[in-house]
Amino acid sequence: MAGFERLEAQNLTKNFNEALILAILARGEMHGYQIALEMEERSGGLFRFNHGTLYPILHKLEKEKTIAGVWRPEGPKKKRKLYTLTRRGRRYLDWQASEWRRFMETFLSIIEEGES
Amino acid sequence: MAGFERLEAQNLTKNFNEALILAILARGEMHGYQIALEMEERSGGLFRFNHGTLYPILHKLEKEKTIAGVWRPEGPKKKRKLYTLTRRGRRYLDWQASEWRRFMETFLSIIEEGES
DNA sequence: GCTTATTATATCGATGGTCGATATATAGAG
DNA sequence: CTCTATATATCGACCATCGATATAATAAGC
Repeated sequence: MAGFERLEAQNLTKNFNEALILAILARGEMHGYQIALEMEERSGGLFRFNHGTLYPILHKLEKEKTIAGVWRPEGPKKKRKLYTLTRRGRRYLDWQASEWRRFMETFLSIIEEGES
Repeated sequence: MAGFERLEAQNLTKNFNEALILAILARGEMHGYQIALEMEERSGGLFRFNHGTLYPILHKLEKEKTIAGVWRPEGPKKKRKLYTLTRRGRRYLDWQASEWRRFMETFLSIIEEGES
């Protein structure tokens, strides 16, 4: 699909993290900290993000316009950055879903052939 | 399960590569170059190993006794190193299969919730 | 009112594993 | 006798994640 780097063994984790973040954001606008909480809850604690991992990814996704971030004031001094999926982000997410399905089908078929 | 490091986002690629190698070896003894060819064939070209990736992994798996390697002479001067799964390797492979299934089930359920 | 925990974003150095290149050598094809 | 395929091995560059650290506002507990 146009514009997206293919899913390869070498970038599994990167694509995995990005796809999860986009899927969480697909529900509606959300700030970083909230994404991390949602992720932990929805995966039953299986997937967790260090914020040292999460924030750089958000910045990168924003930079390449896969998501859009807007600062919103929250109280007199506090502010939060709310992210939403762009149209590109939506396409990227759908593409990721199909890539992962194909990838895992092939992977599991090889693994299960070897299983005892 | 005892002795095996859990499957986490941070070590996806590593576990992915190891699981594939073990699954290929589950068919019977094989040398490194042969593993790479089998992999490409069985995945329809989707999974490929650089030998700069493959050999270090084989050495590591051998060192931790997940696989066992034996040098066998092949002609007057040539020799090849043939690997087989150990009992530990067998257990590791079965464990990997169940970990990956659980992991991907959760992952895809989150992704598909976001899909349009 | 004071202290602590929680919410919230951000950056940075260390770590670790893959990639691609390079090296070396034998066997087989033409 | 040259070229290609087979076969193993190592090394530096690269890159993304991890865990720690920093900063600050707000809510809760007492």
